[in-house]
Amino acid sequence: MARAAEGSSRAAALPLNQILAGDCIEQMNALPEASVDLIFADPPYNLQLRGDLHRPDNSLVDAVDDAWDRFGSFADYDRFSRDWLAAARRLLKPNGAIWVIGSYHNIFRVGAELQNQGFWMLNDVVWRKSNPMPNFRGKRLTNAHETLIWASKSEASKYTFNYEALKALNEGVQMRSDWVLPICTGNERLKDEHGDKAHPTQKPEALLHRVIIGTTNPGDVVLDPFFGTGTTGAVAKMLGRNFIGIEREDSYRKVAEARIARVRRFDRDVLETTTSKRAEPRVPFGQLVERGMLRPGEELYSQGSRFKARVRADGTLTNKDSDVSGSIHQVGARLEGAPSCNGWTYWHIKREGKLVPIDLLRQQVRAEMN
Amino acid sequence: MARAAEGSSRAAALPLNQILAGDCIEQMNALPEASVDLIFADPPYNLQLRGDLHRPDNSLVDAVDDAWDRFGSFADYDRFSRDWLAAARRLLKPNGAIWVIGSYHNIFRVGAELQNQGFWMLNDVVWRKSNPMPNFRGKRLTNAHETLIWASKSEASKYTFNYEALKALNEGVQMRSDWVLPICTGNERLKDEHGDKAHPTQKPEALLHRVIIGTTNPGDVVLDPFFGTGTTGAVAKMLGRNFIGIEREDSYRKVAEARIARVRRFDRDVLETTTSKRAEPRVPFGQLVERGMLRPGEELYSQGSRFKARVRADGTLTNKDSDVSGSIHQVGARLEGAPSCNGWTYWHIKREGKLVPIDLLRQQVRAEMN
DNA sequence: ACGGCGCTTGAATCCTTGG
DNA sequence: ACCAAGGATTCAAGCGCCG
Repeated sequence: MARAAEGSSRAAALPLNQILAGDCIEQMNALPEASVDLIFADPPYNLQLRGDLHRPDNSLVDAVDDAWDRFGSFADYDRFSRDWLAAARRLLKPNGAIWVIGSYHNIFRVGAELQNQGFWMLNDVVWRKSNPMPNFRGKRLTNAHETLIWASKSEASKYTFNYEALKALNEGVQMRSDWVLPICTGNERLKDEHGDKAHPTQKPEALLHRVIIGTTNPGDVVLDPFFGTGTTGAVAKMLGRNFIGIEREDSYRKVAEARIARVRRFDRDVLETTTSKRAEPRVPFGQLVERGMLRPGEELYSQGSRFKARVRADGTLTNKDSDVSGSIHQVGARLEGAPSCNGWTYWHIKREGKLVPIDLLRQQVRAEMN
Repeated sequence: MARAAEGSSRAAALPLNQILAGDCIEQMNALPEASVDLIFADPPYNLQLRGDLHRPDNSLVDAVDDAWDRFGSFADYDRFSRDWLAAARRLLKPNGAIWVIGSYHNIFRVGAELQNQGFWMLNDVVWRKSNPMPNFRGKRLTNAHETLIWASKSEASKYTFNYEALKALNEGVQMRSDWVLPICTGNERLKDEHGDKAHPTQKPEALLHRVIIGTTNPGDVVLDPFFGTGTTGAVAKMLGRNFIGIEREDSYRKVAEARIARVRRFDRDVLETTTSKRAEPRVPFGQLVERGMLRPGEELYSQGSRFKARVRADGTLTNKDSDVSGSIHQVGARLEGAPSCNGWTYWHIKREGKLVPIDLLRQQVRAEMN
């Protein structure tokens, strides 16, 4: 199949800055091999959701239950991954690279298949969402991140990596493998004619900005086989790269076309609005316990030692005289009969015979974080 | 092999709080099935390092090049993963769970195999290192995280999750899937007799603290098939859990034994963690009527007094405007047009001119029960 | 114009027990 | 095994309205 397509398409020019309609595997097989610099792929995650989920206020969560995300089994999903990855691999230039994004539902299977096909892992990157959806039933951890894999076509590939550009984006220090970015909401989130979201899983432009700045050069060809509403294309155009999109759903293509038509190419790098320095990072008290800076059972003292409390293993305090337990702030407030209390300055530890506020320990943690 | 071991070991007591010597698969197969609450595994990462790496100042990076981390191929590594995971799975109780930690070199293969064997993914967790090793060559992103997978034995497992304890550790907001913790350095890092690090990949105790507080109860059995220098055992002992370690290398076992002997278990009362409402005894609403805390005919009010209902002698409510009767939950849900409703917090009584949720009465009953 | 309050929303494998 | 019922459960942002 690939062969026949190859023969007929070798003479064909690359359909740059267009959105191709149809199945991505067929469309990729119809393009000339070794012609693309970078592939960014956001394949279906195979979420396998069961029933409905309500928020505590009884509102219904709008789940991703689209037909395109349903697979019969892991084997079906693996077959799908194998096929589209093989088609993508054929399109890549020898020094090309690929990005794939996913969640724990699918990313392990996709990652293993990447390795099986000879792609060479460069980094896995964690997109830490600053505003994820909470876990409403309190049954698991907040699913607060997604994973991206960055891999070159082969171990020998001389992949593109704009080290200095990413370092500049990161205020002068080396870009790390964890990226804190908000999810796509507000004005950036595309709406359909009814005012509903046009695509259930639209990715933020900031994410693509970082990918494209970091791993392509101006003029490069970036292909996205699961184009959706065209975030890859919009950012590629802004940044002076060429794109090729492939999308099966008419409605998504339509939205993407209009979106990209509105995009203006930037003269120079856009501002990274998301890197604004936040206030001092929040350090939960429990972290002092986890890190062994305070031991469970250790005694804390209020100013003048009027009250004492013991540290518990989960980072709460307990005062046995009054049977009060809770956070450092809660226990301080209760003991003082005050509406609130800053536990960080209220509670002290003994160090060399002196009382020292626990805020000192927090400052140590913050120093280590920088 | 497993069969024979199973037969002979069924009578054997579990070797609690010991470090078993030898191959982890053989040792696991010699233990009784369905006997372990939690497995924490830090398997070889199959790093596939080529050549030496030097820092910008020309000093040599002490790489992980131990024999135990070398595998001939992905197929070899997959076979190894399949075998130890199958042995681990057999040991888990039906409601047991497993944690596996890895990097992009191995975690995708391990994750896929977990799913293939029927483990049910609960979360993938990112350990975001506050002080990672930089990328000295500037050829990739700083590899600043590792990935953990938390999975239950099966989809049906009623896994342990101490939601409230983790929420407390995180200062009152639910714990997310990304954990910021420093790598293991300084005093915590174990040294051998020459002053060199005793193990190349020693994990921080803070990481295990969070895992064990969050997903086990005091007295549970935690098994670590790649025990190394015994971080899992040390933290399990501190926190009043039992451990079983398996380690092949004599030198690591020796360090681990000495380390764990030095650990003191925390007092029982500080190991008590914040409990959830779910764990509290169930109090039927009718009991409030039986006890005379509410009189038949008394009026209950929704928030803002939008709806009213009368208490009946059998502990049901009735709303005469809409002719709805039933439990406190059913009537609340029907009146609100909601799929469900927690009647305990929905309905209020008037006390001294104020509306007070009936949950307060339930708390009185519970207090009297103790 | 600006701040505060309330409402909405986001790739989600999201309950437990008793009959 | 299924079914019915009890009742536990959320964080950060953006936007619009109102004073």
